[in-house]
Amino acid sequence: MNAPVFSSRDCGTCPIRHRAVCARCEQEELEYLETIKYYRTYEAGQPVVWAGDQLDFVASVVVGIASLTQTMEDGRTQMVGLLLPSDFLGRPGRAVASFNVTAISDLTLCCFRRKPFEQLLRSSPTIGQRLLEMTLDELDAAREWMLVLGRKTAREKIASLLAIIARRNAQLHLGQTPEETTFILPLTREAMADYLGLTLETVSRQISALKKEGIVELEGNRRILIPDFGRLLAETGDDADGGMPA
Amino acid sequence: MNAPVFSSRDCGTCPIRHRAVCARCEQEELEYLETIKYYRTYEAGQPVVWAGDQLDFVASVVVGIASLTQTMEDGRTQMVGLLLPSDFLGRPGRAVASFNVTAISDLTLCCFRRKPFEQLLRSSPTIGQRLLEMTLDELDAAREWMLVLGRKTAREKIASLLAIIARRNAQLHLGQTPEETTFILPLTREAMADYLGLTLETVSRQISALKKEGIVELEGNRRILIPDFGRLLAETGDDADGGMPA
DNA sequence: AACCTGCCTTGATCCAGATCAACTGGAGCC
DNA sequence: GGCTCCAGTTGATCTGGATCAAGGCAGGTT
Repeated sequence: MNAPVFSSRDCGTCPIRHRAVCARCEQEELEYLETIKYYRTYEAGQPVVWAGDQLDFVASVVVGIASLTQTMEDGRTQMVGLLLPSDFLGRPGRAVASFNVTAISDLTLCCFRRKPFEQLLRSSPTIGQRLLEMTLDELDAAREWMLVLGRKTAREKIASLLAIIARRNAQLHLGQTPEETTFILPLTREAMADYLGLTLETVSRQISALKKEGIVELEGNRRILIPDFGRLLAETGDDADGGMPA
Repeated sequence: MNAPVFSSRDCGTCPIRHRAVCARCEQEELEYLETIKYYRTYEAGQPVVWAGDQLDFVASVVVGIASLTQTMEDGRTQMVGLLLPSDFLGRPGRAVASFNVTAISDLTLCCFRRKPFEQLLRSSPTIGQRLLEMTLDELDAAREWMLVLGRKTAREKIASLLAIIARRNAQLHLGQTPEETTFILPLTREAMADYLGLTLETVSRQISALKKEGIVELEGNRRILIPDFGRLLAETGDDADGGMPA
């Protein structure tokens, strides 16, 4: 179930369409979705929307990475979510953004105008269900992250972040063995610090330490190679199998 | 909208029923819900379910308080959610619990057997929509809590927790002025520490400090009086209005 | 070339909160 | 009364990560 029943050539990995349903109804919904859909692109660093501002669409990430952040008046900021391709952005039923959304890399969104999307949601249970499932996944992920923020040491935090990114990456480019993985860190040291509740200096020091111990290797300071994924996992503090989707 | 359309006398504050919909369909759904619903009670301290175990029902809290927690092998634990009356427990679409659920006070749940509940969800968009909305609220709350865990000082954490509990309490027992509030702390110092990512000693010290400064008053060590809610809010680090539902 | 500017690293010092430890005070119980 | 639990408080000390400060290095501009 939930396999893409039709080709989704021009909507990238848009999850809204990945569902199994009566072919006729689906065709109708699909055609309707087509009429309310459009694309937006953002350059790296550009804000998508600020907390408290009107957000007149919901969207799914097609390419690129975006961050959800909160900031206190004195400038302390916490990243509360990382949106990778296929992740959903926005909140049906609320027209105002709860968090700052920023394009971390160049970003393409597949957007749906809010009103008609909500209309469709009201008439079709399948889309709502898919959305519910995705939201529940995100909630679980947020809660797992609360353990990272509240109870893990700096080293465990870094290891956890690397493990998550490596895993999400492996899902996209299948075929990498879980043993040896390589990827490009999509985040600056500062962004990592904001995600982990640390300072950028601590992030830098901990990465250096992991490098010195051979748990990670890096060329430049963005390209990461993990020679033995198990050894990295051992540093996260999680028990052997531990889930933790980003 | 979302007002209870019919009396919900014997289901407490069960949110599943609070929705507006065609009266006839609603009646049918309601009758169906009746047939799959039952109650469970737990004593304070009793586990409801452990992470990884089978959970064959979804439920909503009728009376009492429950906690969602995660634990690392070495015993570090983080509370990732607090379930108060009307909150929803369980995950349609997944039969295995992601977190430990424990009754903090004596607890009554209104349960629905999983299979038929999921069946209903598939046929009726309204229940699914209500559930989606609740899940999105929980997700927002979890993300707001990430800021507390990642970036706030011990004092700000305590103040934030007290503010949340006071607010949730005021929602239930309407009529208390926001200025002066009084309530009974439902959590031990240790539970508060687990929620806030602190040690119980630090929690105790910070509460003592707030008491010494007259920001809170306490009789015994559970009953709390907040003489000036604004002064408490000023200690949370949030900007004046700041949301933050529990 | 020389000079930014943005991102990162490394060192020295400091301090908020953890840790270890002793003690208080109320509730239940013989 | 004396006892044993808890749950909470308070004190003394330690330490992981924050803070402050000084470079390093790659890419872009003039």
